[in-house]
Amino acid sequence: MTRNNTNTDIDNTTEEKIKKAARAVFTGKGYAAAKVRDIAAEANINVALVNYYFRSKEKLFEIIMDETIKIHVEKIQNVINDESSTLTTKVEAIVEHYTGMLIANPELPYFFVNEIISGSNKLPKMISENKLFKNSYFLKQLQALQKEGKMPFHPVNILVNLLGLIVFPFLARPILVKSGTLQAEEFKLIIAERKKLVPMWLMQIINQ
Amino acid sequence: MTRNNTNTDIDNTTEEKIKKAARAVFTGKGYAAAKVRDIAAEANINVALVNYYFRSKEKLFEIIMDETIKIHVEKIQNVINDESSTLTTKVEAIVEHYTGMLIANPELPYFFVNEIISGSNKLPKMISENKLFKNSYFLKQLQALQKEGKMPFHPVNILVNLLGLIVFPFLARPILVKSGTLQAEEFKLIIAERKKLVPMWLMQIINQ
DNA sequence: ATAAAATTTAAACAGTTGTTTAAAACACTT
DNA sequence: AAGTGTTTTAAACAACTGTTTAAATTTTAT
Repeated sequence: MTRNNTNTDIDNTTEEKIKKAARAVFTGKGYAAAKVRDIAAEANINVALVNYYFRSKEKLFEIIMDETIKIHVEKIQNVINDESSTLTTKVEAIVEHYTGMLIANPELPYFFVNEIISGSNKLPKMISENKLFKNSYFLKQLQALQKEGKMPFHPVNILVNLLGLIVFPFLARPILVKSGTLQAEEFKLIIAERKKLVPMWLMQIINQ
Repeated sequence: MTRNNTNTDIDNTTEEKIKKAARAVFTGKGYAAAKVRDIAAEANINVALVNYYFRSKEKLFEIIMDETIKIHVEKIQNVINDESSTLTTKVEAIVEHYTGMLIANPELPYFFVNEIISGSNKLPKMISENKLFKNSYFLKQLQALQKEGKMPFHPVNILVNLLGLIVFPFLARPILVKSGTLQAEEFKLIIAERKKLVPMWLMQIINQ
């Protein structure tokens, strides 16, 4: 069905062009507002090819979704289950990786929010299947802190705070910039600063 | 055009029924996925009435948007410009108010995210017109702290952290619950706890 | 009670949407 | 060069979408 292509050379196949375009259009406007003809135009291909290669708009979205989730779930899995690194190191690694990723793809949070709105359960499923947080060494380290009495609250708060401090600025960015609260260049600087600040703040929160 | 109705009695007019339904459907699935017929069904009225009362889907959305933004901008304006309250009191008031508001309307963050995605500039415009943050007494208090050397970073970080810590759990809720990381009842408890925790954490961050 | 105005309705409209079709263009083998 | 399977294309399809229309119904004023 699809052309044979080695992974080494640049994926310039129609299939890959469609996926790339779909990623851009889906993350840019969300599933419902993203039209198949928008994706085709973005990819410079005929509309029918989207269905030829991916059967339906929904299937295409699912594939994009699956791949995006998989990349980020696998990455965080490696970090939070490293038994040789301290809590501080883990937090720093998570902040570093996800901030970098968000700088490269600032619209990604909207993509995930949209997936939540649309009620698709891929992301929760992948998290629960892998017992991502529940079985993590990261959680064990937090629970140890809890026993020492240094953290008088549910460990999930740390997860939520960490991700919130990383992700939220990117969600708020258009508002901050358009409202004149921050200039585009200022925003970049602040995000760069936050790479060091967020881990510091988080360790303060757990009295470390 | 519209029926005369005093503000005192319950707004049971067709106009108000449509607005209520529209609020639910727009926040539930976002602008593009929300169909005029969905709104009409939710309101138990004929489709044509939506256009009869609001001229178009877009105008209806704008009205809902304007009202929603106005309510929350005005509320926060009162809190952050109170010259008689301390920073701690302000933070506590903001957390208390917005957490309460989010408990009552947990889908509201999706509504705002959607407005950002759709590229409408109403929210930024209202913020910049009112110079909400820039002219606030809250900012002056933060800048005073900065001069004392207690806060070695841009004050906007505090705004972002505060809102992020309040809002992000609600954005992540479906994932947390569906993935089995948290049960629905646990989530409620944690949110309640966070009403006290978030102000505490935030004051820790600014070394107060 | 009657006329005028406002509201509601079912139906239709024109444009859009995801998808399918059938033919054309292309690549590859023999 | 002919035959094969694959890829691309333009066109069409049917369902859906926001909106309009014209008639029916209800409300209001006289």
